[in-house]
Amino acid sequence: VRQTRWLTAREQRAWRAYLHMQSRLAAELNRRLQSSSGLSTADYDVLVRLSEANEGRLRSFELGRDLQWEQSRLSHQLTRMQRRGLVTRQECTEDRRGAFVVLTDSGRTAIEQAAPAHVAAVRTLVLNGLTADQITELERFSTTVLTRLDATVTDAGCPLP
Amino acid sequence: VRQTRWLTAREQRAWRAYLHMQSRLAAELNRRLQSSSGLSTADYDVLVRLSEANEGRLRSFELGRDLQWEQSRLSHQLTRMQRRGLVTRQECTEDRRGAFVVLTDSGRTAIEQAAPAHVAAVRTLVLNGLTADQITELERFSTTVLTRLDATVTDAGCPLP
DNA sequence: AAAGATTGAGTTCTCAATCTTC
DNA sequence: GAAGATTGAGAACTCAATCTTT
Repeated sequence: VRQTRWLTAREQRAWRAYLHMQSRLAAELNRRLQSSSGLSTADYDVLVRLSEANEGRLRSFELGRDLQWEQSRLSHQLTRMQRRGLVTRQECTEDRRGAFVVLTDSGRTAIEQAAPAHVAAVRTLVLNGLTADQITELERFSTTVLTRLDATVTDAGCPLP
Repeated sequence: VRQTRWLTAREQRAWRAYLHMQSRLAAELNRRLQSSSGLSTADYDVLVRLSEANEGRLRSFELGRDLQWEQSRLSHQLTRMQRRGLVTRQECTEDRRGAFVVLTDSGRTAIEQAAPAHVAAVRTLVLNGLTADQITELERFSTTVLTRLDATVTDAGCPLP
């Protein structure tokens, strides 16, 4: 057990600013989406993937992989969305363990109506405040962290530099 | 109503990478904290503020302001933490509407035991992957977005550039 | 009436257990 | 046994309503 290396003042400022920003941004985007369209961020994310998929349908596990959600979270979410008529489930004949999730007409309408305001919010709150370089930097930063997540999650025994 | 300006390919890549990273990072940090110390991120955040406060106590509204949480979220959280013995509530004699939240010995022990592993995780997953410049950039980016959140939340009628 | 705080109901997320088909 | 998926219980968050003190 070695001595903890605490965060420096600069590291701490950056990390706390990030945490703070992240929670407020997520809450605000969710709040706006909810009040302008009745959808949550989770609903929106599911609908986006489905609307981009061929014939508006996807296997459950594909959706889960794309969103990187836990199986049970996805299953509960889909049950609720199905109850509201946004998606339906379809049996998969090739692999009878599995199921398709299908966008309904009502689901497609919902995402089409919600998207413009949501994109505008993302621009207003984030993108319009950044230079092109900063947008590139945001992608790089995110990718770096994702790589580290993959590395440490799949192989917990190999400490990264 | 004007035409929606959709995200460009670069903007979309950056934004989706951010969303993806953000949700996975938060989930992973929470998972590690939970399994190594039995604390959630929310517990940890509350305990950090209290442990930094004078005499380990803070008025509820101060804690809420610092964390930028909704009142009811804080109240429910404190009720649960009190039930587990991490904090207690104390009446405030100067302003009898209010209450103090006080760190218990057990709460202080919990945060002291949890902190080293949590800091290590933040380093491993994030900070160690960034250059000093990128850390500065992360702070700047976060501050920019926070400013925009404040601007649009308090004054919804004034569109930012 | 406003500020500080709590409560209850409804929704969502996580964890572990389960079920079916491969 | 593993993969795909669901279920139920418990914890956490949000919204609106409420209560007390200023």
